[in-house]
Amino acid sequence: MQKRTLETRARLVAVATALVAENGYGALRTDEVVKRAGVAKGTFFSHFKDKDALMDLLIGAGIDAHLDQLAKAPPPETVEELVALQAPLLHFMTQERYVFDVILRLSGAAAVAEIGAIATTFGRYLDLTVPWFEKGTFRNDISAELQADGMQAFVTQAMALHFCALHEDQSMGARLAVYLRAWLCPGG
Amino acid sequence: MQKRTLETRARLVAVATALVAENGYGALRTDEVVKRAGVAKGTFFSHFKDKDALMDLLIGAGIDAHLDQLAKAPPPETVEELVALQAPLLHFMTQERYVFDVILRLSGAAAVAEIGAIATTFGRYLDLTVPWFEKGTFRNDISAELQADGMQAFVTQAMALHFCALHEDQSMGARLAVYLRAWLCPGG
DNA sequence: TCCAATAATTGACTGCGGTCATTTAATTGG
DNA sequence: CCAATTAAATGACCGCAGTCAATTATTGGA
Repeated sequence: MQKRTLETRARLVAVATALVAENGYGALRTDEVVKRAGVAKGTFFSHFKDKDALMDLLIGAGIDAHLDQLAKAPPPETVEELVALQAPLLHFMTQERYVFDVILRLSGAAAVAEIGAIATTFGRYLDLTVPWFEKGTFRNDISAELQADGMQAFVTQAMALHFCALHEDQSMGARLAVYLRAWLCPGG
Repeated sequence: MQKRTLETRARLVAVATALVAENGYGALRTDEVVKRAGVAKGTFFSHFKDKDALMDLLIGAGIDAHLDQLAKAPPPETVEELVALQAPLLHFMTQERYVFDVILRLSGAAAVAEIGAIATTFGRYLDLTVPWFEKGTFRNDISAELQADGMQAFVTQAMALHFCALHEDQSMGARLAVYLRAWLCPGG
């Protein structure tokens, strides 16, 4: 791989980042990226398989930054702390309908060979939250892995309902709290 | 509304249904629909807001047919029955990656005014499954609505992981069974 | 230093969803 | 039965992602 390659790629990413900062993710156009970066259309697609691959990189980086914060914090002891701790991450992932759609689309790796940034963050989310459940603060009848896995399902559900007009009465955090209480503190 | 309108619309839907039967949902092209239906491109879009609106109709009808089956069956008494009963529906929704993506995208109504067929089926799914939990066969510490809502979250999670290469070891049904046991039979 | 061989870049082109001013057909009232 | 009005249909056109044969730059060996 040539030095030139890295430079071009870095310029594309830098330009894309700037454009996203200006107009948001959904408004990004590959034409505008290549124009500002001073390269041809084809160059973009020799660096990224498709537009989704660039989005995967940008959004994945955003999620990762939020996971860094989660990693720093002490393990939450209550459902309320669990919800509060994850609020910034949920807000980031639902900032735009387009962003949430991309995340859903790319969160599962289609093939082992093509695990992207977002799919990686979903793995990291589990690695990071499993220890929260290993101390036995919540349930003891099921594994910490399953508790974390289920939390992920409810986080996704809460975010999905956030975009649903029929469920606008409740906030995302309040909805998640209800789910997690039922999931992590059954009978209590 | 004129009779002609209904005829044209019916022809578009019939052609689209036939094309889907031939090549699947993801391969459907609006150009081919209008060509076979013998109408102009613009006619398609005066009948459907966009391609998603047609897909909403076609896929929504498919889901509805499966819900009809669920409605006929007696309320399941065990997690195994719960999983077995829903297996055909899950299989339908995951028959193609494209179909699952469309369902996720359209399952939440963006506005109360634009509740489509798929969003309606998601409401119907809840209406239909809530009674399963009202007899107290499963949990009694949380409402039947919440039990049904949670089941929906886990069904979605199980389907999403179905497309994830990292989780191919387990079948969708097996995965769902694990989730539902933990969700509906805590401590048992 | 020069010459293949390889890697990177180019931009005209394609596919496909979606738009809109214009034309054509149906409907209604006199 | 014939305007006048409203509804439906038309197709050339646009935006934007993605392709690929041709071109240009880089590199490693003789």
